[in-house]
Amino acid sequence: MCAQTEAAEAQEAAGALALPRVASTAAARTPPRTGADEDRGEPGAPGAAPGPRLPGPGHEGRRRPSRARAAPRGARAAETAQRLRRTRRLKANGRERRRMHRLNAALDALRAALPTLPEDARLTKVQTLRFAHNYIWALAAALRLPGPPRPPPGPAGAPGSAGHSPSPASTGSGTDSPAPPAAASPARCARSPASPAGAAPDGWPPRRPAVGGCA
DNA sequence: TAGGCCATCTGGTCCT
DNA sequence: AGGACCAGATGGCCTA
Repeated sequence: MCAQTEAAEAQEAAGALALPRVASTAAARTPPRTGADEDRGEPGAPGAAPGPRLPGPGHEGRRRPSRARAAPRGARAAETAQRLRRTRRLKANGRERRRMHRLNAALDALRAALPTLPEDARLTKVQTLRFAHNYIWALAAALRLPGPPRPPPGPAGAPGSAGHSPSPASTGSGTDSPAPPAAASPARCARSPASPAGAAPDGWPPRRPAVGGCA
């Protein structure tokens, strides 16, 4: 309503930087929007723009410069500034997109580390975060638990434990699932990942899951 | 059809 | 100045 009107209206003509739509998990089902970065209007060379021609420094002879049509320098400057803003915006859009993709990749890695009962169940973003929170809490509680049946904190025993490094550097290529954890005892909690042990209606903070029964 | 989820765009702010 | 981060807005897809 607000920002888009202005930006969309005036600036759409000057699109550039055709950013390749990155194939993300869900990007497939999101068709290319006819949004701002989709219009390829500007051919790059400002001078070659097929748009409205500015009255050049023509061969008008001695004709009196028509005051009405003469493109004021200010207009040109404004146009240039607008184009600059536009390209900056597009670049920022690309960065933002990449940033969100990285975020989603990290979220996917987190999903892979969480046990879910229907093996292929896909948690939503917020579910993933909440469940991870509960899962970590449950694992920590299990470690504190006295008694023999404590699961060994082996390399693959607990998610995130030495088995694989979080390695934030592994963003681009996305060496996906870093060896999902063997279902440790708290994995039972995965029964209802979607309903993390009593999350508040608002969802945060979730109540502490009961250690043994995890809800 | 309403509601949930998601990707993307956008402008603002902070940091380097 | 430019990049990262953030939050709001918007629109598409999917499911009950």
